[in-house]
Amino acid sequence: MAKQLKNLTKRSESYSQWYNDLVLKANLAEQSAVRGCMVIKPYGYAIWEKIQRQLDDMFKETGHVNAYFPLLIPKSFLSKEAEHVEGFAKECAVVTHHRLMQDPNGTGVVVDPSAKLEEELIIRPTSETIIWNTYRNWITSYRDLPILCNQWANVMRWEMRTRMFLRTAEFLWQEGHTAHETRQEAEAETVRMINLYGDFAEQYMAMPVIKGVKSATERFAGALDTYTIEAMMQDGKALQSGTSHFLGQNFAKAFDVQFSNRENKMDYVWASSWGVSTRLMGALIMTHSDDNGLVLPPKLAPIQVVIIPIYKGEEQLAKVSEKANAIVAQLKSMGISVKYDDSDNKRAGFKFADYELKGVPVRLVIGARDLENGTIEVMRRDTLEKTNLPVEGIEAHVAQLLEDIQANIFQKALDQRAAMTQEVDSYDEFKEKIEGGGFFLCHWDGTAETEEKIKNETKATIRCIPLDGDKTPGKCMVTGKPSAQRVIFARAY
RNA sequence: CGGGGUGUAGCGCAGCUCGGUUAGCGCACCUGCUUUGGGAGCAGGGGGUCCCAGGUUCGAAUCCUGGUACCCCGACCA
Repeated sequence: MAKQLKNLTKRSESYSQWYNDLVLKANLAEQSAVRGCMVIKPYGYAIWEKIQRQLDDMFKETGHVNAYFPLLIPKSFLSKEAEHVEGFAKECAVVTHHRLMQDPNGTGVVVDPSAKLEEELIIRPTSETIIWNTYRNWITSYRDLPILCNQWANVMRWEMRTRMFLRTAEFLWQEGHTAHETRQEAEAETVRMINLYGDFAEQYMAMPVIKGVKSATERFAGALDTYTIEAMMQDGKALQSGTSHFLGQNFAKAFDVQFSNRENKMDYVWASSWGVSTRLMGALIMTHSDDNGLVLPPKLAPIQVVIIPIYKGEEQLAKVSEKANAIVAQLKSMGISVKYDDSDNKRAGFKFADYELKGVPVRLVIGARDLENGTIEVMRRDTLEKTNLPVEGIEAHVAQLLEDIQANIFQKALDQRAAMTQEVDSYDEFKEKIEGGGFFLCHWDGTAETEEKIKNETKATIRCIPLDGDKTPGKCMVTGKPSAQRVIFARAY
């Protein structure tokens, strides 16, 4: 049947072509009619839903609640915070009219000039402004604080160049916006959330990340500090996978959000905001997958186990199905999501390849031969190893295997990152080695000028100043000036 | 917005240099038979304003002019 699926571009040929190919052929997403926008297909969305649900649970556990704010933001809101508008103005879609009319000179419709809006509306690139404009009405006393709100939404940033999941003009995300009584509390929230993202990335996505602080240049527009989790893709490039911002009192001041504090004095509210997006899907794909397709961590796989029957004729199928359905029932009762694919319009070999392409962690194959021998074939997606095991007690083995796969792909990614991470003290050596990709731990004098020079000369940026790890001071690899600690340089997506 | 490239069936492409039967191939799709432990085989079938507009010509997918769309490489970015 679909022989063309076999021709997935190899990772070694072109990493980005492999990625693109994989997204299309694994049925995750496709380009839409609107330039830079993406259609997320059902299988891709099922993975996003797993991510969403898990994160949402973690937000709820840490005391957050969901709410929803409007898609459209009055233009004037955006300009209230000077740095914020500067950061986003270049990439905003603007709504200028509210009505269409029949084209007087021909067929079709045109914008009705008489329906011009008094004030243009911006399609949200992020929601700080409209949310802080709303929070003003919600907060009068310290008793109203903290506010720990999150929203699941879409946002739009009119990017020049896009790549599916990694950078699209419209993307899905969650954005948390919190309001606090004190600076300490807001900062603690900012750190708490970057840690939550880090835990999610490592425990559920099986993707090791480095937590750190962004340099001033890379900071979110309007923030005092931006915390990030940085992951390394298989080609050695960095991917910023989640951010948490300490906003200080900037937005409270811009939107005049004051409250009576415990001493009955007026004070501005302290803020944080944090978000992860469908970019996590790109991260997931790029971290684990191989030349046979997607490799999904069991904790996020929409289908954890697939069972494929091998049979000749209806009679054999009935016997095989009886056994298979018993295993399905048992696995389901253990909370494992399992699909029994007895569709007869696809051949077994096609199914094998197709479920590998889709990243299903464990495949069970059962046929007439197995019924005779009391065996079943088990294949794990991460290593592609096949074993024949007694069908008796297979469920417990599968449950254990899912855990092993989750642990194994994390370890594999961790080893890969370690192999591509090095300390470099000479700028010449850096310039040479950056070509091969990877993370570079280097000393930096802390100035934007040096950062800029390195970026211009090597395309590498400071991914973050790591929170954990070596804090030994040294000398900047470019200028020789003092440096408090090593920072991570890399080329990034 | 700079530099390069491509528009021919649902997808991927050949044909164009040097104009000439009814525009072709692979995959996908439909029908039938045989198959089914790693992406099936055979036979038959359906599907095209050759990106758009204009020009040259007896004749244009092919040559000329203009437009347009998309892709890649930069600048921008979660």
